[in-house]
Amino acid sequence: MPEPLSLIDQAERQCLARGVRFTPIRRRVLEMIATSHGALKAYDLLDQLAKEHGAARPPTIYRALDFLLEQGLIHRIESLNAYLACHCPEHQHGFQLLICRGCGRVEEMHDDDLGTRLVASADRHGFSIERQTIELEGRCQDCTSQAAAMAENAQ
Amino acid sequence: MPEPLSLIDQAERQCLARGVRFTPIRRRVLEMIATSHGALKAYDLLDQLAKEHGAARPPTIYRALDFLLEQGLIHRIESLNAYLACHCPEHQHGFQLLICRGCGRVEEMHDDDLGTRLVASADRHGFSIERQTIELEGRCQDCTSQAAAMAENAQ
DNA sequence: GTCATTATTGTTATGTTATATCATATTATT
DNA sequence: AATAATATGATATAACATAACAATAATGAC
Repeated sequence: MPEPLSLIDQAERQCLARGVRFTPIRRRVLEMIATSHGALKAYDLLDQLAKEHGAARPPTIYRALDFLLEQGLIHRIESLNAYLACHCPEHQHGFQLLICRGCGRVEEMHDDDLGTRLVASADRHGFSIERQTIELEGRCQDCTSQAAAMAENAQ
Repeated sequence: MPEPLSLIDQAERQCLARGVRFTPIRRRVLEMIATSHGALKAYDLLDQLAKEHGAARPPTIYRALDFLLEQGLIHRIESLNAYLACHCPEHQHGFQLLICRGCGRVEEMHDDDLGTRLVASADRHGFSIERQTIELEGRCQDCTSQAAAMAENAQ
């Protein structure tokens, strides 16, 4: 699994370039989120971190999360109260999250045209968009095929 | 303000048609949400309801909210932990919420084509959407013009 | 290098949002 | 009226998040 490592390296370089500090706590929290398959909740992160770092308390985690969110290194999933690593933090525009109800995995989608249309559509209502939250719950390919196979066997 | 009344009547008819009970608590909670300008939070509703109905506790409100959500009479705003009346509960497809950072008002938008595109886009990722949460934060027309006027005066 | 400044982390407490569980009451069905 | 199903009352607690102030560590000015 080499990707999480490069994600951390990328985060480090980005923080250096911006003159912000990628401290051990911030790094460790990002690592935890990046190596998780699905999204992680704040208190799950806290439990994990507390094993390595006894002083960890809720503010410890929420400060790290706030930092990572500000730097665009993670996203918050509003409908789950959970956090997800961003695999393309240089990408500045909107994104869409695909949340699987079967396996709990969350994928980041980038349909740029969609964002553009959304802006145009809102504009017709006299509304100017500053932030988009688009969360799509459903079934990923694996979970859809699995459900289909189970239905077949049940016959 | 005749609209909230008709909204309640509509809700009542809909519940009757579906054989579900539009009880006094459920009705009152929907009224509160419908007559509010912006979105309301669960504990604000609880405070209001408790003034009229001393027995109201958190489960009282959350049960009413769950019922109203199931019936499609209200929407939950994930990014605000708040609730909003739906002015077209018969409308079954997806919707988009326009959340103004200036005045706090929330408007429901229906760009059906957008929902269709989203489904197609997700499909290309092998993902089938069952629920869309689309929340757009920004400025409504009034708040945009107001900000522009203030900038003008400041010169 | 020292000092002052700023940013980060530690610590305690508390605020906010939401649910579990079991008892009671109301409504619908027979 | 008895029964079953639904809704509400009541208590407790779980889950999510922040306020406030103290202590420590990193940075920049000198």
